[in-house]
Amino acid sequence: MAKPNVGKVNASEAMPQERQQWILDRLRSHGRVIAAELSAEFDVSEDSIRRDLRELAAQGLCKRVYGGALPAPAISTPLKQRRQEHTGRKLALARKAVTLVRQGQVLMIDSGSTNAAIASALSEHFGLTVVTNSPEIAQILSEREGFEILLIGGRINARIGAAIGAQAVQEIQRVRADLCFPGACAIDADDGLWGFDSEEVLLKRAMIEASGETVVAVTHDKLGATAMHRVAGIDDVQHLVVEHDVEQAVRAAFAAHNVTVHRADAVA
Amino acid sequence: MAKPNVGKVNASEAMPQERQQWILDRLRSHGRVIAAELSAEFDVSEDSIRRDLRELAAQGLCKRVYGGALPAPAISTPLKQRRQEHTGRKLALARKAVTLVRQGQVLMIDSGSTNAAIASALSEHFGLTVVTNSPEIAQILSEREGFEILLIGGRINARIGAAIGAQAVQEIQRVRADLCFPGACAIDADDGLWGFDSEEVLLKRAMIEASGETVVAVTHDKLGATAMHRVAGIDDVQHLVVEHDVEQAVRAAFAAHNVTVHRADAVA
DNA sequence: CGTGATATTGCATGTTTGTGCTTGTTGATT
DNA sequence: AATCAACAAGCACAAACATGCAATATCACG
Repeated sequence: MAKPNVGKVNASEAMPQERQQWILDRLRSHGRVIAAELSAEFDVSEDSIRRDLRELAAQGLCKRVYGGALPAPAISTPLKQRRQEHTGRKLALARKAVTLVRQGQVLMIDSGSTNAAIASALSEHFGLTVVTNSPEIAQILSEREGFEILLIGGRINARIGAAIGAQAVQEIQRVRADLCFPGACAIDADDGLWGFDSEEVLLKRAMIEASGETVVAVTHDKLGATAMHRVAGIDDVQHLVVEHDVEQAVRAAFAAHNVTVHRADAVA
Repeated sequence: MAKPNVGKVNASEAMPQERQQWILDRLRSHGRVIAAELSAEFDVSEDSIRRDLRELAAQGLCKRVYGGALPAPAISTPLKQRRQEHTGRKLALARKAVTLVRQGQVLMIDSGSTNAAIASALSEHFGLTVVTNSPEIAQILSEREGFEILLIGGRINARIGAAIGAQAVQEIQRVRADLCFPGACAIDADDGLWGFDSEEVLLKRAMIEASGETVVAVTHDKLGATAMHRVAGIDDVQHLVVEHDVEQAVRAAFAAHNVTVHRADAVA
């Protein structure tokens, strides 16, 4: 039987609780679930899916809508919640970015709000290892389960809110990662990746060099711009994740440099 | 239980204890177990498997579901609970603790909710340097101005939510601090300071050894108790900060060991 | 060597849980 | 208003389950 669901454990024979966990996970990474899709994915009737959604909704873990469900509406802890609450566009960007992640990979995640959104959207069931210099990202992931976290230490730069500098670079050079998510201050199809701070740039470069592939996820304001310090050439970037409304010409320019361009979904 | 004939561990002829260990391993590696599969694998009836799962679940080592079992859900809200407790008694404790801090000092702050409260209560105007293994504390301080932060990296322990282990210990040994705030699981006037986790204890010890003076701030439930692993003797503790309603006899016991005892103010 | 206590297992028993199906009902869309 | 998809509630069936019981094995101790 041809299995359409790639990269996932045999979802077709999962127990109800496990199924519900998967649904919650999909809710986190995709922002919504559709009953019919889940039904096909798990190979159970839509009734069972609806029962699952009903239970989850009863526990306040999701919000049922006609056709499926949405993530539970966040209500409490204004201060802390605001930090994890990312705007629609950034959230869509993150959700597209996490589709590049495969099971069991080691991820190198730089600091920055976009990357914090990506970390929040990561699936718990992939057995991921995350190497990060950002206390914020480390904290986000350590409050969830299923992540192996390696925190990069060193002097915390006040503006960036993460460890940069010699010690952090050294620690990064001691590890290997599959995928790298360097925060980008600016990226240009011809001139590559740029940063504002000289030490920050050294760290990003170390991250990229310690990783197999590099994924750059940026909001539109960083496209086609440059900054003061160069991080890497465009050849070092394999994937670019952009917002849905980025012009075709811009996407083509990156594609011409062998960068796979991924467009996020339009925001609701 | 001494079992004479334990030559080769064959799945088909395993004692219940062995079998349960096997099940736990599979749970860890596969993320789930199915009763029918285990039954076939060990060549016992599903009833026996169910009995095993029942016992394991009773010990909190797994979560039974219809058809098999899933890994035990780690206690999901230790951090969120503790974060809310920043009000009231813990806040008063923290306010008293920070009165021991002098301008320009280097502080070594361990992870833990009490220490997070202490970090929150630190003055911005003292030109302090804070060394911490806690992403949470690093983040609290990096969102404010006037702090020099040195983040201790390493593998993040999920239960503690901070870096412990060899790498963290090594990094700590490379710095010197004036004041150390080790998180305490238990403290006793005669037996000293105690922790729950062996690796955690090594880190606390390294912190204390790297610091001039040690301040232990504890809520009343940790006084006069001991835990599994010893961190340090009471001689290594110079200051103890306790809540306002701790009995005179307890305070005197610590004072007799040359520990300066500080009482927090009564909560409003 | 025998015997009773304990432990473990498989089986038979009713019970519970999950599932798909059917029947109406509600909701969204034209 | 009309139409169809999604939904809730109830039903029936099968699989998984708890419980009690008997058979067997193991071990301690007389």
